[in-house]
Amino acid sequence: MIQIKDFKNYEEKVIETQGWVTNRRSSKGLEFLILRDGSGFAQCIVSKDDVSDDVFNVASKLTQESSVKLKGKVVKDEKQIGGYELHVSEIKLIGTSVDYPITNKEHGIEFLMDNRHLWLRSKRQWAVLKIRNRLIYAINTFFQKEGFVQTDSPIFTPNAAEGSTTLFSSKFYDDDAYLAQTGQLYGEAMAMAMGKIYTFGPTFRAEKSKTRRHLSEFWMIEPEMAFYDNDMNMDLIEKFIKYIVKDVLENCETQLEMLNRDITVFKNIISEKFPRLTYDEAVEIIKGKKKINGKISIEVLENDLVQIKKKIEENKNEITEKEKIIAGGVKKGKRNFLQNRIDTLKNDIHKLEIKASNIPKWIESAANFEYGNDFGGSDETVITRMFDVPVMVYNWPHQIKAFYMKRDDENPELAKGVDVLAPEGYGEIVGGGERETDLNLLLSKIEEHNLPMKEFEWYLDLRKYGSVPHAGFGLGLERTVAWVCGTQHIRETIPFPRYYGRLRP
RNA sequence: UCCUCCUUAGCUCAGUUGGUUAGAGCGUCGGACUGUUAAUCCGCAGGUCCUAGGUUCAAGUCCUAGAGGAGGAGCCA
Repeated sequence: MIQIKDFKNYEEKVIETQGWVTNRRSSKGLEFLILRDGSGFAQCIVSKDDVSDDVFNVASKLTQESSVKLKGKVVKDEKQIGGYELHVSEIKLIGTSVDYPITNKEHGIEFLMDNRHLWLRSKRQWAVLKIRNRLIYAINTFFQKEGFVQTDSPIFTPNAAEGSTTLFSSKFYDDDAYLAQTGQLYGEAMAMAMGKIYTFGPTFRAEKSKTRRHLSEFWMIEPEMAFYDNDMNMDLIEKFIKYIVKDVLENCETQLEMLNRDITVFKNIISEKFPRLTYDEAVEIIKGKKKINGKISIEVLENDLVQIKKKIEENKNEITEKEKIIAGGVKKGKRNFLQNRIDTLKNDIHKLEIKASNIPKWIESAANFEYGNDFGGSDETVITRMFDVPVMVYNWPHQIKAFYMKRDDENPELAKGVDVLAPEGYGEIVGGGERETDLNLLLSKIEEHNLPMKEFEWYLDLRKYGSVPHAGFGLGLERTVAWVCGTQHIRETIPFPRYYGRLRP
């Protein structure tokens, strides 16, 4: 049995393959079946001249998502997505499929999410999940090559590691327990045992967030390195991100093409050095006081707004023009074509209008940004708009960072944390930093954050018995997949997303 | 938790100032066509206009409440 991805090795050979029919087109003596088998997609042609009447009848009755076993000859055809098609000689129906709900027309997001278990079969989702898989592979390969030990942290935890965010509560026999929001503290313990470690597991945040960047359940990679300071940490982050992006570019060309991802944006990421901004510098950029490549952030946004408004006008004009043509009376095929174009334009206008209405708010919030605050989504967008590679922001006011973040020796108001902001508004993909080693400072921080001291006794032991400088970070897998794939929403990047309002399927 | 918008056929959506029998495309089903790429063309079927209440001679359309959804803010990876 040959998989579609291996067709290239069987040119002009007769082979057997099996899969699902995602679409069927027909003309008088020809049936075009699009077969998928998880390894790829391929067009299979059944010609009346080549097969018995029985086989042709089976082919002409095949419905979307019926499963079949096919025998046929592999033929090269440049027009096809995989470069090859199958000239079928025999068909065996394995399983029928009646009234498959997801058609080849556009669907709304709610309907698709309700049918997520079937939506996963479609091309776009296949491409995204393949890239997710490759990213996971690249992440593991990178850390293994760098000599890291993979050691996982527990999911049931007795306390909040970072205090502020909301946790999912649970029961652990008779004890109250929470689902982990990070494995960070356990990671530190494991780094003291193994040197350099990384965890890779699910994390849970009960934030009632309804944005394209949030999930309630997501996967995080958290490396932790003994004897690392924050500069070494940032070097590692940059090397790491470059490695995984390069790996996906080299191995997922077909998938990126299917997603219409503009891969030129990734070329810089591999070659260019990521800008490293202190929090102070980032604030100056947000407030429009610091020029980047001779440009002021607020002016760039104002210019964006002008461009967007211009684009909206252009789209509106095109719609009016096309509607006139339709009203004038045209053939059905032409009308459908024009109508589709109008629908696309209307959709674009809708998205552009949302953006246009957001930009003035961003400008206002950027201009009024108060030093000492954490960045909001809009502030991140303002910063990343100025660069075409991920941006690192470090040396944050210590008040807005977690209790375990190390204070800067030269300026105790600052904590040695680092956030990495992805380009194109995909937000913070990495958060990390150097960890506090001063036991007394940790004790006062834990009190300050109103955290239960009893639950942190084991953690404080790490500072009592051979404490060393150490650092680490966390990478959000889904945000990274979303950025690499260029998906509109993070919920497409995980097979069965869990977010506020979505528990099934 | 707050703000804005949405809910009409299996799906995606039109539906004018409140006015006759509720509209299209896609999908399904039937038919035509021997190279289609969301194929195309012809035809049939398909409706609790989200729910409850109200205003009115008359409500898909207006008002009130509720439910569900989308986007954004906050919070964060």
